[in-house]
Amino acid sequence: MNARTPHILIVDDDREIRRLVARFLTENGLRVTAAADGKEADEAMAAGRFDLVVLDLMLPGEDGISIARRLRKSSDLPILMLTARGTETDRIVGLEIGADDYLTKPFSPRELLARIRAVLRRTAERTPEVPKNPLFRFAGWIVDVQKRELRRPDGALIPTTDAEFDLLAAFVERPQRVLSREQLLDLARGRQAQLFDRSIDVAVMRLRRKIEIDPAKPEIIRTVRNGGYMFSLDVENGP
Amino acid sequence: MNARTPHILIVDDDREIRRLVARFLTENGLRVTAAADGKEADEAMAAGRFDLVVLDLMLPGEDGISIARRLRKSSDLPILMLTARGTETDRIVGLEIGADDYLTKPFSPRELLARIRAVLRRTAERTPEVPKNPLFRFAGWIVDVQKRELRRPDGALIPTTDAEFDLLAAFVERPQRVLSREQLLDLARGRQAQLFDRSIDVAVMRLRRKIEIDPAKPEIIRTVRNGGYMFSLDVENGP
DNA sequence: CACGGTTGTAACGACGGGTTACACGAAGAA
DNA sequence: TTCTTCGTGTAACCCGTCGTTACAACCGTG
Repeated sequence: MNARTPHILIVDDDREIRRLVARFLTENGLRVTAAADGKEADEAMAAGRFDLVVLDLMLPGEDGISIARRLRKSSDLPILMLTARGTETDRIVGLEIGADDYLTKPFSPRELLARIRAVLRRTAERTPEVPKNPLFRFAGWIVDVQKRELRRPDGALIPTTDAEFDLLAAFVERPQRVLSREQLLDLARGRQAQLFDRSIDVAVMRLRRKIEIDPAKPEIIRTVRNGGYMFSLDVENGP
Repeated sequence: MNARTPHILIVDDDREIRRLVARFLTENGLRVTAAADGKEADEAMAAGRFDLVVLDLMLPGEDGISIARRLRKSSDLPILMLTARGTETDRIVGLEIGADDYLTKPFSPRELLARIRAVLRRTAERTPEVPKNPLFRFAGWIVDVQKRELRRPDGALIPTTDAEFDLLAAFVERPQRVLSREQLLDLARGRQAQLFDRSIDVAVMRLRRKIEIDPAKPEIIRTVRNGGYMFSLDVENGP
C-alpha cells in the first residue's frame, strides 16, 4: 500500500457524479474508489484501507446517515457528507453523527478537493502518526522536524532555539515560494501579526547567522521587498 | 504580499449585462474589466493580472467551456460560470472543467457579488498558483521568476533589486506587446497609477542600465511614444 | 524653426528592511 | 525564594532602494 497518496472512498448513487469526482480527485493526486450504495461501500472497506469517506446522504437502500453511524461505531475514519442544498435538518443530523465536514449539492469538485484536504490535514494532526516524511534536505543540510534537529553537511548538529527551528521548518516545507511576514508568523508562531510587528525580521536574521555562508549577503533565505522572504534552495523531502 | 483590490474579468456577449455587472461590482470595491468574447478575454488576460474570471457559457465564437478549459491548462485562476437556467448537462460540464462555482441566469448582481467573494475567500486559502514554467529566455539571457534570478548569456548572475525584477518579469511574460504605464504598474507593483505617476519611467531606465548594451540607445525595451513600453525581443518560455 | 508635449535622467527624501541593544519573562540553579 | 541564564520581542539606528520632483533632451507638428 502506498502510504503517501490518501485513499478516498466516494459513496454516491449518481453514476455521473461518481465518475466526475473520481476523475477530478485522481487528477489532483488522490486515490479514489467509488461505491454506489451501502453494500458496495462495505465491500470496498473490507477490501482496502481508506483515509476518508465522501458520503451522500440520500442513497437507495440504506441511507447515508445509517452508514455513517455504522462507520463511527467501528472506527474514526473521517467522513465528509454530501447533502441536498439547504435542508437544514440533514446538515444538523450529519454533523451530529460525527461527520467531519459537509458539502451541499450542487458543489464544485474544486471545493470538494479543498474540503477533503482540509479534513485530512485536521485529522493528521489529531493522530499520533506523522503523515509526511519528517526529513528535509537542502545543499547537504538536514532538517529533521520530528527530532527537531538541524545538521550541517559535515554531520555536525547545529543547536537551534525553538523559534529558529519553527521558522526554518516553515521555510523548508514551502521552498521557492515568497512567504509574507503574516504567513510566516502564522506558520512558525501560530499567531497574527500586529502593527509594527517585526519579530519575523529579527528571527530571520538570527536564523541566517546559523545557515548562511555569509549572513551579510544572504542567499538561502532571500528578502523580497514588499513581499516577505523566500527559501531559495531546492529542498528534498524523503528518508 | 500587499492586499490589493481583487481584479475581476467578466466575459459576456451581452453589452447590457457587462455594463450593469461592472458598475455594481466596482461600486462594491472590486476592480472590473469586461470582455465580449474569447478574443477580448485573451487580450485582457495578456494585458493585466486577474484574481477571478466570470465566464458566460454561451458566447459567440469560442464558447465558455472551451475558454475555461484553456484557462485551466495554463493557470489556476478561479472561474465562476454563468449558465442558462437549469440545463443540467451544462452544469455538469461546467463543473467537470473545474469551475469554482456557477450561477444560473438570470441572477441578481448581489448574488454574483456574494459568490465572487465566497470564491475569493476560499481560493485565498488555497495554495497560490505557480506559473506553468518559470523560465524565460531572450538572446541568451535567462529570467527565472521562481528563483527571482537574472542570468547573462555567459551565465553570470546579475543582481537585480526587487522592483527591477518585477518589472522585467512583467515584460518577459508579455513580449512584443506594447504595455501602457498603467498596465506595467499593475503587473509589476500591483497598484494603480495616480496623476503624474512616473515611477515606471524611472524603473524602466534603471532596468535598461542592467540589460541594454547601450542604455542611451535602448533596443530591448523600446519606448512607444504615447503608448508605453515594449519588450522587443523574442522570448522563449520553457525549461 | 519654434513650440508644446513626452520621455530620460539626476537628485533627494521617504520608507522598508538589517542589525544591534536592551527589556522582559520563563526555566533552571543555588 | 532569589539569582542566573537563555530565548524572544521591541525600539532605535543605519543603509539601500524606490518614488517624486525638477529639469534637460527629444520628438512631432505647424
